[in-house]
Amino acid sequence: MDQHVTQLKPVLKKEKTRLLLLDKAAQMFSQRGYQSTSLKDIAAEAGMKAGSLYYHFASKEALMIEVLDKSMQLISDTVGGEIEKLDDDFSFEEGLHAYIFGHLTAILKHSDYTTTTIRNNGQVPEAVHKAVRVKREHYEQQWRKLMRQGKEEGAIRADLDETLLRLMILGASNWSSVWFKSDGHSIEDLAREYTSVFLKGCK
Amino acid sequence: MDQHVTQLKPVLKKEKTRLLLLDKAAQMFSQRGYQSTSLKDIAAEAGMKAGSLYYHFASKEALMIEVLDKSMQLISDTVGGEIEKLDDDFSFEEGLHAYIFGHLTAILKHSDYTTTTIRNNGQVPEAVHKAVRVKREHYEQQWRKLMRQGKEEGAIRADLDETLLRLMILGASNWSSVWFKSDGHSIEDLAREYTSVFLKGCK
DNA sequence: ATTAGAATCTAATGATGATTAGAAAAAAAT
DNA sequence: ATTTTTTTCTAATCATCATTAGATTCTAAT
Repeated sequence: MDQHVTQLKPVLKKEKTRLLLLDKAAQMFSQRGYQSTSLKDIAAEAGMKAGSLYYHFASKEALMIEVLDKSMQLISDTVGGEIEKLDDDFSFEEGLHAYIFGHLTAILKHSDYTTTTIRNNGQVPEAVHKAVRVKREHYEQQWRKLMRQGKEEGAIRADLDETLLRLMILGASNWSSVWFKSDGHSIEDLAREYTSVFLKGCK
Repeated sequence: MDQHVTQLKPVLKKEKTRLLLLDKAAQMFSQRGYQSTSLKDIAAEAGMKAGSLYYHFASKEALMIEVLDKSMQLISDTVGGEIEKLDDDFSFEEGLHAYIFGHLTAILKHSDYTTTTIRNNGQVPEAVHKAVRVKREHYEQQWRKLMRQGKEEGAIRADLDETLLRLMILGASNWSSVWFKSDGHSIEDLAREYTSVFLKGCK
């Protein structure tokens, strides 16, 4: 009823541990996978005991769902942010670069979260999949739109399957989370090279 | 000492169950991941009890090692087979198509094995990784050679990082195991499109 | 200081799972 | 038919783990 002023600080504190737990969970899920990660491990990383997790999350499954959900949100937001920087009437070339740069940025900057998404595709309870599907499909839809634009502009040749092209680009991008080391290429470099290869090939 | 004639049949029978177990293990590892798959599950699929597995394999880890080893062998052999079909002095273009076609064929035809490799990157005991590294590195070396050829022929432009290109191609190819349905594109189609995009871009 | 609520801990429960030793059954050899 | 060898099963061990209930500590407001 009257939780206006009173709850300001406590809520903040609670939210902080939630976030910490979420981060640690993402980190461990991405490194070892869903099943190999125990709640004890996650709790320990956050400086607490396994049982205490249940004050913040209803179950291991619920924890995973939040990690995956946040992961999709991060990717979606990052790409969205790049698109907004463009003119309203951006070309396919510009759009493609923005999408690739945004996707790579999200994948590589928040790799704990995003790698969790990529790695744990099959090893997660059905309920988890279901819970994340909407966001995933929405993001896919954005990419489809970009491909349609490319086709209409003639930037993608007519006989090239745009679904295939999209999956190639996403595959190449996602794979970067497997090998990327922050001491090598910059994300900007990566995005530029990827975009140019997909636009013009390796020649 | 004298096991010439006598062991012919028994060895064959034993080998058969070993292979069956290996297949079932690959299937389940690829679908649910290493940790989520119990020996009980694998044994049940092969019509036996968990304990009996130990007559054929020393441990769950050993089983996984064999699956991953076979997976790398399959990919390596399939690509090797495609290369042998070419003239000795094949061009980069021809080589690239053969590599991509071979890789995709292996990935998609033996997806139980190969998906296991791709999916379980992080979630497997260190010992397993170590055991498979040699074969993996050897295969990578083949790809590196092809890229070098491309550079020398001038088929890959000088300012394009050949490591990056290789990783893009492998990423795009590996990702196909996530979405490929045998009722859509043929593997031949896929390989042709992939090759053409990497050579000439989407335009 | 006292107290209500928030946050964490302890200790138990019930499952599941890899692994093993020895019994049993199946197949092959004598 | 009997013995050997191969293969599978049974039953137990030991470990780990998600989850829970109740006790405990911590925090912040009175």
